[in-house]
Amino acid sequence: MTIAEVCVNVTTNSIRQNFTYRVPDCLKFLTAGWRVLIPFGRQKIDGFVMGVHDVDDATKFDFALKDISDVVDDEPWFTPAMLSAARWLAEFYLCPLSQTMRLFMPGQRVKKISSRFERVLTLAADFDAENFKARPAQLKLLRLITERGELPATELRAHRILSVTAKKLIDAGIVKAEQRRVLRDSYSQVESVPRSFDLTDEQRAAIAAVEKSLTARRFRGFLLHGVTGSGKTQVYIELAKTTRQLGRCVIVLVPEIALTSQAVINFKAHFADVAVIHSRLSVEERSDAFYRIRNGEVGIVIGARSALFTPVDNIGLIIVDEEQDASYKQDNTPRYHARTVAEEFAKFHEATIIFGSATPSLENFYRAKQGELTLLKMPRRVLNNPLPEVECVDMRAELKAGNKTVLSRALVELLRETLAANQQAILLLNRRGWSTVVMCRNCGEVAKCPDCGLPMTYHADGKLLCHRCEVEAEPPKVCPSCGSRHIKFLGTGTEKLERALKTALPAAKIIRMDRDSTGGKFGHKKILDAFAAHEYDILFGTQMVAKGHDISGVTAVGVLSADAALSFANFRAAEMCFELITQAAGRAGRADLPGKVIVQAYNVDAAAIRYGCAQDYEKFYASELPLREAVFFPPFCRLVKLIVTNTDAAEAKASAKKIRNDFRAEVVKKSISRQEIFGPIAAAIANLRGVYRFVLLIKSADLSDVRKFLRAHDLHKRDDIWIDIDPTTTD
DNA sequence: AGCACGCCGACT
DNA sequence: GTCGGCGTGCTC
Repeated sequence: MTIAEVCVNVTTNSIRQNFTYRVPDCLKFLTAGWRVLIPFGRQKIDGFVMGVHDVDDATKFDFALKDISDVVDDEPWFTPAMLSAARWLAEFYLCPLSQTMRLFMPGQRVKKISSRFERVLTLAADFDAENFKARPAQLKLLRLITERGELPATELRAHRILSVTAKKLIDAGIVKAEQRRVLRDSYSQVESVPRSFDLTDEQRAAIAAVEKSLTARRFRGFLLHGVTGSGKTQVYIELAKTTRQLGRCVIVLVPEIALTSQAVINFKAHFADVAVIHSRLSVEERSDAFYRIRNGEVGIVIGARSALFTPVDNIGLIIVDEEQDASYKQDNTPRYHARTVAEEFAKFHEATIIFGSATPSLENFYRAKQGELTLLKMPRRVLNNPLPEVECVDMRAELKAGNKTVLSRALVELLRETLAANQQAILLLNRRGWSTVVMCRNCGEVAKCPDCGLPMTYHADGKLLCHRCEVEAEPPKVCPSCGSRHIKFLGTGTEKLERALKTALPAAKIIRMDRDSTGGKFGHKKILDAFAAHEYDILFGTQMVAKGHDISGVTAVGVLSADAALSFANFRAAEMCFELITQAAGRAGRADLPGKVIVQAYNVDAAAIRYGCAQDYEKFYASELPLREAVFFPPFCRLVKLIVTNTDAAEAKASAKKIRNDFRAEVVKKSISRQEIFGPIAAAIANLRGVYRFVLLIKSADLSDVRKFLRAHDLHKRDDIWIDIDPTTTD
């Protein structure tokens, strides 16, 4: 008798084991990796075959074996590499296997995805042009097909050819009609021409170093630290070429979906076999991309973090661009970090991984200093373009001088000069909306989201909006807590900045880009294209204006409240602040025009601001690292965040306390390596729709001790606890 | 995730 | 008496 171990596609923490099914004779061909339909309880659902083996007919099970009902596809869906990757992910992030298996599918559930076909007309091979007397309409069609080689039947109408005309020719055996599968791909229209470029010595050196590793076909990791405009993309492209020549495939990761378009343009100029994968594609598009990859038609997979989970085999190179970006961390289960996963996959495939950034994550820079990653430096821009001049403006001094607006005098002056020279400017402000806080002057009460309890933002349309839940509310006329009528609107968002700009520079054509103004799959692209075409003078908005584009007319950049990030209670605040300034500065003066940057801040003495303005990553790193060491935070430890939930606050807290005490008794006291646990404290979202949430934070020099503890107490099986390994926030 | 089982309150 | 609320537990 043949039996199969099946991972049932149901994701609750309480179902962790595989289920055993009998393989009926008609499905004898089953192997690990097939997707199947199975009876489960009273329902029939989908599952994944994890293993198949023969057992003695007399073998007894202490449950009644059921038969696998059917298969879903006509070949195994999961490759052996995908299976072991999913197993590793489930193990590492302590989540159910079904959850990590799902990552490798175009949709959450198994469903038949219809393929699209089109009718294509081609010439039949034996067409005799001399002897066939065609009528004018038929001639027109024949000429079209001859010119183009083939013609989709859907285009007949556009050429004013009737379908009977085509039918006559088909019946006469002169034209052949065939059904062909169409692969849906919204990036298929992207075309670009290769730009030849002379590589700098630094680029050449970086390429040579990585190529050695590529030809060795052994795992090795690199950190490419190149200033903005140093030509990291060219390095990636050259390395991808080498990898393809070696017959292996490449994965290119970008942190956000909005950045894929630019990457696709860059790579399509040099490679014909590119596939794009990210979560905003339709399930059909993703399926078709999987189909192409599985067929071996793809050599380069580009996309956001989900691009890791395709059937691409024989990976030789993984590129993680803008590796410091927090978007690489998935914020719902499975809470994986694409940076970590990419490196693990590279190890598995004996591949090379290259992390690229102008502002590397402290973790990876530290690892590079320790020799775990090979550090490659590109400290100069291509074509010897100078780095822009950065000026820091103290906003306290502005206020003292009587300037109460968001825009410093220096910035307004710079914008005037820029516009007068017919050049363009980018302004960056890290908050959406109009006012960021609505507060009672009398008692200090802040307007909060009824769902999650976070402060709500006032928008120009007169409504309060929760940026997390998108809940809308009317701003209070009297304070709900003390009844006072003194309601104050504090802080500045992008909408208020818009008004300030219109007042200061009434003639300027300005455009706002933030989550409120960009809708749809290509929303930001529209705005960026219009700005690149100089339809606007000033582009302003949230962080997304500073990412990954290259607009040559931009010579001025302003960062409005550069130190806002510093007030967040996040151990990465300084790093984020430094990153923001460097990234913004990177947008200025990339071509032959020199750039100028103004950074406005209150806390002008902070290291992140000072070194950010000096664009000196090494100095920033040297100042930040000892602080991290002193408080035992990454890169000196790894973090594990546990969120304990309950509808009863006291119970949630008590339950969390017990875990903390157990951890102290069993791990902190006994582990050889350093371990600490803090909490419970109320989570940043302390109460979500009636469920209270408390946070425990574990700092660990050795995660395996933590995992052992969590497993020993079955904490990973509990539905009231969320485990987040390597979290980005600690609350 | 579903779906049944089961144990308490309101009702023709 | 029973209908039905949703807490609890099981699914090879």
